[in-house]
Amino acid sequence: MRFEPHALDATYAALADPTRRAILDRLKEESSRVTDLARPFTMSLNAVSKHIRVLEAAGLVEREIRGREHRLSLKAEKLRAAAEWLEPYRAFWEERLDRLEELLIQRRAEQGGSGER
Amino acid sequence: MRFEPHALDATYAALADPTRRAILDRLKEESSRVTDLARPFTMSLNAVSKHIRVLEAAGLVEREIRGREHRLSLKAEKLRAAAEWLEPYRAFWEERLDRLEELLIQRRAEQGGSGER
DNA sequence: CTATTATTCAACTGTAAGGTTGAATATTTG
DNA sequence: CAAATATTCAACCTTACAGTTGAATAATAG
Repeated sequence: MRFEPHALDATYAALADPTRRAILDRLKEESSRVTDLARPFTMSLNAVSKHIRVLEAAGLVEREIRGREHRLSLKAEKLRAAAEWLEPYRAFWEERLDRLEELLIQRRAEQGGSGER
Repeated sequence: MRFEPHALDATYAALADPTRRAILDRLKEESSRVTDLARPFTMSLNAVSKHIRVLEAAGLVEREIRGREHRLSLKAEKLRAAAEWLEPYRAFWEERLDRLEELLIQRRAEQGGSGER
């Protein structure tokens, strides 16, 4: 029995690289050509082209070829799935914040009601 | 100038593996020992131990050593950061859903008239 | 003390990831 | 058509990753 690789694998793996996150950040503002996406980076155009292919394979971007230019645009569904996977953990980190708040209230009480900062 | 690797790199990389996600899912329910975490998997205990170390290095779990047992528990702050990074994209995928709804409404309307296109 | 249990360490393997350079393929421009 | 532009393909390198097996360490139980 072999497992089909879960889509989340590819999504999170794609997000694990800062270059690719930066590309997504940019595509969130406007769809762009490969060259324009590559411009901010010090690495070669080829390297960026590879990053884009990773994003494409993960289904996070869409490519529209117009003559010699490839216009990339964001495709956010997979990001939604990634965010939804994290959702059940929210209670967990919010619980922590609640405890932190409790602690702060307790400290304020301990200060004995004189000045605050 | 060298860049410090962003914490999100480690977080998303850790989440990119189904075994590690399953471990987190379990730790979300209850903190557990290494052996118990390993039980559901077909891979060796050693392999699971390595996965746990990856999660630990990413700051997603915490280890408390009690005698020979290591008790692992979830540490969700980094997950919050991961979820927050995704947040600005929410508008994007919700916009898509809105468009989909528009399309559905439009189709329903068309069903009354004759064929288009 | 010895045996068992819980866990890691170390060494090795295969494969994929991120980067490079150089050439190839299309398309647009002069 | 020739030159410039946009992009990928191919080969290569280095490093990291997921997994294995076998031994080491440490704590508990009999």
